[in-house]
Amino acid sequence: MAFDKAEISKATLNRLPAYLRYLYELDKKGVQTVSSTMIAAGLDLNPVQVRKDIAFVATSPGKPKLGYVTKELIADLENFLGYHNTRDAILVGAGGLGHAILGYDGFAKYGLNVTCAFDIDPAVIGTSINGKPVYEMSRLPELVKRFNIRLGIITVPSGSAQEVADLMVSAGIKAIWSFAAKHLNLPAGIALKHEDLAASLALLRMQLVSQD
Amino acid sequence: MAFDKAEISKATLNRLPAYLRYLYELDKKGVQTVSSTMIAAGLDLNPVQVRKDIAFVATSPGKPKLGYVTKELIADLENFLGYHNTRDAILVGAGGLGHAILGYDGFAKYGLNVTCAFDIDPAVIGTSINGKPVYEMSRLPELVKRFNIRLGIITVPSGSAQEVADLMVSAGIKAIWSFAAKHLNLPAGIALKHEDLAASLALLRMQLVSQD
DNA sequence: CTTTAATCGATAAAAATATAGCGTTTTTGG
DNA sequence: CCAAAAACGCTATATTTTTATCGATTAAAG
Repeated sequence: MAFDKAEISKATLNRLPAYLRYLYELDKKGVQTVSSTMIAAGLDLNPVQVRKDIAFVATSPGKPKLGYVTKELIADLENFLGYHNTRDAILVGAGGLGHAILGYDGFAKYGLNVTCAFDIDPAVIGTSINGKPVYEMSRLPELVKRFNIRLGIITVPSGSAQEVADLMVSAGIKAIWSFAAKHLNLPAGIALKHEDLAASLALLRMQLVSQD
Repeated sequence: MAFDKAEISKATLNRLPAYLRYLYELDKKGVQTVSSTMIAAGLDLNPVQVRKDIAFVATSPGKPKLGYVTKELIADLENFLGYHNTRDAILVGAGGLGHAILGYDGFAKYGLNVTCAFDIDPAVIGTSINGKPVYEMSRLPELVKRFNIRLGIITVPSGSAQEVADLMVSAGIKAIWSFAAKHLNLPAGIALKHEDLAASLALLRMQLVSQD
């Protein structure tokens, strides 16, 4: 049993966190109600688009001339995005990026709790990063099962990414967030989000070049 | 004077780096020619889409029954994405993530050279991270101008992101790659790529939840 | 040398996404 | 109390992006 009154669009889902962040700002300033027009102006978007997006998550309708009640809309968004029911996750690859993620406590706000990490480097195995223990790879299946963890973060070099992903899946992980520059081949039913920094860079450079 | 025979799509541009990575793998294995069908199968995409994307960048057409010459296609892609003409960049915010980026030499492959970093923390100012000096913020305008740098990376907390962006723009930066969880308000003509990890997470969680 | 199977390239259809127009509701201000 | 302005929500239209179709081409096999 789920929500979907009609199926939410991927593009919409990508914008919701931005709305939420903007609403936090307004709320902090004491703004009581907020209109789609205001949000659109603040985030350089089309007001109609904002309204349509909000229609998916809002429990009470907006009022003409006023807009939505800021705190209510915040609650609806947080609710919809699941920021309240925390999910545990594990991370594999305690290198530079992995280290940074483990050290960042901000994900807790988004309902993500990285419980521990795994690596093959003896130098880091057994240590703790920001209070999160680093185990050796072989213990991954055991711990994932014991704590019923469904989300895995991959921050290993691209050469080992597929191998790590396979291990995660066989251990019972259902969603993978990968920062490795490598396409992962996963069985159906496993959710994947690939953070492709090379692609981001390409996009930026393209815009830059076209200015010359 | 530019390329655009018809204007390249953003979605296409996002896929090109993935093609390139896949081609590297094939080339390493000694595969001489590669078909769009093969690429599509390897990356879980539609063959027609791959062919259309390739049509934008390939200098010589593919041959029926064979496909494209692997090395040629690699060269075309690298060329198109500008991996050869390196661009210098600066980074602001030498915290966890900033540290990770400075420590990662892989961006050189993509034609990105992070020359130095800036921060407000006296503890890191004056130090070097992976051979890249960390200066105090006040020196940013001077150095950006002196070395004619056009790309800036933001890895500061969201509270200071706008301020940093403004400083960058006034110094002459033309493209910003931001990892801060904050919408940036920039003048027209400044390219921006926002890495929204919260949005990524939201997408993943959504898929995860819908499995329950 | 002919047949065969596979691919390309171009065009057309479909799906997803964004924008626009119109009527309705509600506050604001005379 | 009433008119004007602002903003919502709905429906419809444009735009972008993806997928499908079809004939032409060509390397490889017999």
